[in-house]
Amino acid sequence: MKETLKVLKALSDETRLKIVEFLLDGEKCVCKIVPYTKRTQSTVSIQLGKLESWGILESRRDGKKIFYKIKDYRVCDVFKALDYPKGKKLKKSCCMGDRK
Amino acid sequence: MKETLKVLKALSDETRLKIVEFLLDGEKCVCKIVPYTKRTQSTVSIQLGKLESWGILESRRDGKKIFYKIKDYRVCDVFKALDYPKGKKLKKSCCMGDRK
DNA sequence: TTTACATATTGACAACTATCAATATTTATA
DNA sequence: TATAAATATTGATAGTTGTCAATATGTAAA
Repeated sequence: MKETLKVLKALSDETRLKIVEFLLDGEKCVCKIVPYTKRTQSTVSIQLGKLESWGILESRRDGKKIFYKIKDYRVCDVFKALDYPKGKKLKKSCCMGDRK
Repeated sequence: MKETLKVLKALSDETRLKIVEFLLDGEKCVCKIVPYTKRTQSTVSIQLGKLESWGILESRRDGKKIFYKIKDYRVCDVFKALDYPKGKKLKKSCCMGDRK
């Protein structure tokens, strides 16, 4: 699949959009992501898996918990382009700082 | 459907992405869009209809021909955010000029 | 008004996708 | 080692979506 299309597809589902938006201000534990999205644990896990396999997110384990964060910063650019979420300031770490 | 999601869904299909990209440098006739996308006329017509109903494109008739152009300039911002198409300069008319 | 052209609509269909409950796996703790 | 906690995987299913051929609609020209 084309690179551009991959990023757009990643954000074109409500659950995934919510997940990525939730991660705009930094790394989060799955146990926090699940209640935020209001989907079942399995559903969220599946979507997290997709986002990671597409290179949008990356994860790390810390004890029993797993943390996800944004890996492909183009999603931040897309959020900014769409001025979403409105008024929410995106952390430097997401949009500028960590970039290679 | 949420506004942000609408724009992202509009661009998350290969045919629609191609159409919008083709229109980045201005209005085009359906008869030009169809061969560019390499899909059947009916398929392109359906996707054009969706894009228009979602407010992404708008159309005008000129004799037997119908011309489509970008209406929601946020799609241009998304393209720019993704640096796509690479190296292609977006026309002022799309990205700046016509904006209200 | 008949014909040809341009585009839209319809109906059918296959492919894909998101979702959930149930179960499996992995890790830490008692 | 047995148990509990956190997350991933599986299997089933319902709903959505993109596609096409065929047909309809609208428009201009002969």
